[in-house]
Amino acid sequence: MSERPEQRKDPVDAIIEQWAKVRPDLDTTAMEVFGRVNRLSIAMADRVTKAYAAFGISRGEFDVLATLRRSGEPYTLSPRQLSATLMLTTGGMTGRLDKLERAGLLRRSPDPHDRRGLHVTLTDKGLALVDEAVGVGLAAQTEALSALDPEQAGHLADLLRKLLRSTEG
Amino acid sequence: MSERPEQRKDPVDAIIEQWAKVRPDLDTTAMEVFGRVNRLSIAMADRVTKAYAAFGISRGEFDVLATLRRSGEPYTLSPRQLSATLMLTTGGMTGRLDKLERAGLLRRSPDPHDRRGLHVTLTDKGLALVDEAVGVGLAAQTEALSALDPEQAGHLADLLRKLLRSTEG
DNA sequence: AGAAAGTAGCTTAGCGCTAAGCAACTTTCC
DNA sequence: GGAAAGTTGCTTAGCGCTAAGCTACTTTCT
Repeated sequence: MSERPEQRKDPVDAIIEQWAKVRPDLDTTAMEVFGRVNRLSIAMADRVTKAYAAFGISRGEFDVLATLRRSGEPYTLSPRQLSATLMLTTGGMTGRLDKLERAGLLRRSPDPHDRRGLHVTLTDKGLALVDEAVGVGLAAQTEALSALDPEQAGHLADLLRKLLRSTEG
Repeated sequence: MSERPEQRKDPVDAIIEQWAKVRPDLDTTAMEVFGRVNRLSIAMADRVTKAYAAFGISRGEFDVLATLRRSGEPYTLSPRQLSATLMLTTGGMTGRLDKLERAGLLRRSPDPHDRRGLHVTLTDKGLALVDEAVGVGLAAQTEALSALDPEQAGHLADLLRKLLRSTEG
């Protein structure tokens, strides 16, 4: 058994103890991991949302701009590519694009080769905004991660990768 | 430096590499953790949702039943207590209670001491359902966690607890 | 080559959540 | 002791996402 120093309890521990009282037969080990993964995901979503709100955009809208930015010059993708990358239905994408286009952060133009198709391109304003926002969002996450020292953080990332690869694959 | 065996890449690694190409100045370390936390949370929500769907309830509805179950006899709480525990607005709770009451899984009754108040109580049918569903949901999570050996899982749980305590606190 | 079936692409209707609103009790201050 | 301010408790309106629907292109079969 590796050393596992006693830590103070967290809300997940409390839930697990309650289950132990009323259903001592249950094996709640998996909750130790996935209960915390869920709560962390929610808590961080909240923080990052606030970071982007300073730029007048939502988390989902940031994701659209970031995907275009990451794709490199000329910062152009189709709505199809965007919704596939963000694991979103095309309907959800339409709404986001509407709002971002109204804000002048991106531009829709017809695809010259496919009369059905569309091009979505970052405007200069959109490029400038996403380049600044990505730094602020990362800073919020980096600050939260500083609760762990670099070695622990690296170890955590590796364990999560292993779990994720088996879960998504 | 502790040993960190090379692992095959995952989608988060791909995103990080893309950022490195177009914005090499960014420190994306925190994404290694929180990107995966997010994706794991989504992937598992999906699986667990499917597990509960077999019982005709959603994840959120299960949470209501489970909270009542965990509270022990007589399986009664107020809507207020439920929404506080589940970090939900009372509005969201109203809808869930409506549906669960229609399905005969719980019952609303007036609080005898407070004419504003309400009691929410698990029915026999609700108790039986949640007792079965909790096992199935846990099994889905346990199966996913089996990608790690018990020592790794314990270590992961500890790291997550530490991170969560600093994030939520 | 022409037509019919299939596929890809995008905008419009239902659902679930948060935010405002309304009712009942409690407390505090004079 | 009474009234006003505050608190607690719950149902009704806006927002964002997924699921159905419609249009345009493509492919395949005769």
